[in-house]
Amino acid sequence: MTTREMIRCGGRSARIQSAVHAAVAALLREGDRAGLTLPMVAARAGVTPSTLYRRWGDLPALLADVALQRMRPQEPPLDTGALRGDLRAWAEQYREEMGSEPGQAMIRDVLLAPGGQQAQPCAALVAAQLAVIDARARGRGEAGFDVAAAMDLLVAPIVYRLLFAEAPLPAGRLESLLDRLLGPG
Amino acid sequence: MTTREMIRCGGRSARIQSAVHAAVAALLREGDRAGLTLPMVAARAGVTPSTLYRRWGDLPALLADVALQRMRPQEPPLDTGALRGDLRAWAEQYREEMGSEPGQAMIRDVLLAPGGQQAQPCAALVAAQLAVIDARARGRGEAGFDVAAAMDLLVAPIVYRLLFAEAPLPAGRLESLLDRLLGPG
DNA sequence: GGCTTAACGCAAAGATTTTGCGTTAAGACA
DNA sequence: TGTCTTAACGCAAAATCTTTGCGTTAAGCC
Repeated sequence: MTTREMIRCGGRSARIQSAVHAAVAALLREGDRAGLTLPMVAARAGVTPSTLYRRWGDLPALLADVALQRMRPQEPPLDTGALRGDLRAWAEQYREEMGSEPGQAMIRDVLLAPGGQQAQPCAALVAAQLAVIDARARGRGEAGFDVAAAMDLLVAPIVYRLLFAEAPLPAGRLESLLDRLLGPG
Repeated sequence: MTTREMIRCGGRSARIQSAVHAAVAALLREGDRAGLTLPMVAARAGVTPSTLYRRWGDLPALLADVALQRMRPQEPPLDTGALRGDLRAWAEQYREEMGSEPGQAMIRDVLLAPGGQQAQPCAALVAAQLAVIDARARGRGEAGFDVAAAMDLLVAPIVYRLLFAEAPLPAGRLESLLDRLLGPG
């Protein structure tokens, strides 16, 4: 009788997954994104290419998986004592991280996944961080804010500029976006 | 002596370019983006694959080129008689066009170009349309608006949602973004 | 320990991408 | 119009990547 939950997630599979992730990270550090191929990753990880093709299907899909892992925040947003400061600090850090060379590559890799299906979880990570900031503000007795509005007014301009413009969002404009979201002051 | 301007842009080259563009458009209409390959395009266009590899370098680069062509607006923005109406009409149409299945594919293709180097011209097309609306408003004696601010407050949320969220920007939120850009009223 | 089977390795087959070389024709100039 | 130069193309071989079938390993469950 077939037992349920027949997806294997430990032992050899887990070992291979972390080896592959490490191999991708190492190869990306050494530059030459353009010439990166799936057989290269396989060789570096000590695995057959066919294994990677079967598990991830594609090089873009693999890169998107790795990128999403690396985008997962390690720490909760910095606590500056007040909502506006928290949001400003978070936005500046996010812009800086994503504006860096590896950061831009991560965003692009996430979007490149077949069907773009890693993009939604990527936005969810951001929204979760904003929700933490909002909850903390309300815990202080502050007014809080609408996370969806913040996605439109803060995150969207930052990311759009990274993807489509030559220069990242200037600090001054970030401040005026904060005004529009929270009201001046 | 080598003469300057040795880039050929007419005759056979132009003929091949339009044949290839037409072939890509036809194959995209017939679905199966995922299985689309460069040799397929070459066969449809009646050209050798090596020609395409030499001219475009890549399938993503070719798709990005085609997508950018198709994003070029055919008509100036609709004239509703007032700035706010012009902006609302343009934004709704843009959201609709880019939210459609082929529209989403076009945006993704533009971003997928090696180095993402087609994204900047893509944003420039949008900015040009907004500049037309602004100039027309000023010609009427209206106040006009800052195109860069409109990119941050209108275009960025629309595109960000298309790329990262499950649902496009709701009409109600678009109206509130217009409020934030032009002031309520 | 034994059973089931998901996941892997290997290698052959198939498809794509690259590359060298001869040929065609676009653009410049007389 | 004719000639010259050379960018761009076609062809085909070579290199590389991707898929697929099949035997083997080991994870998860009793």
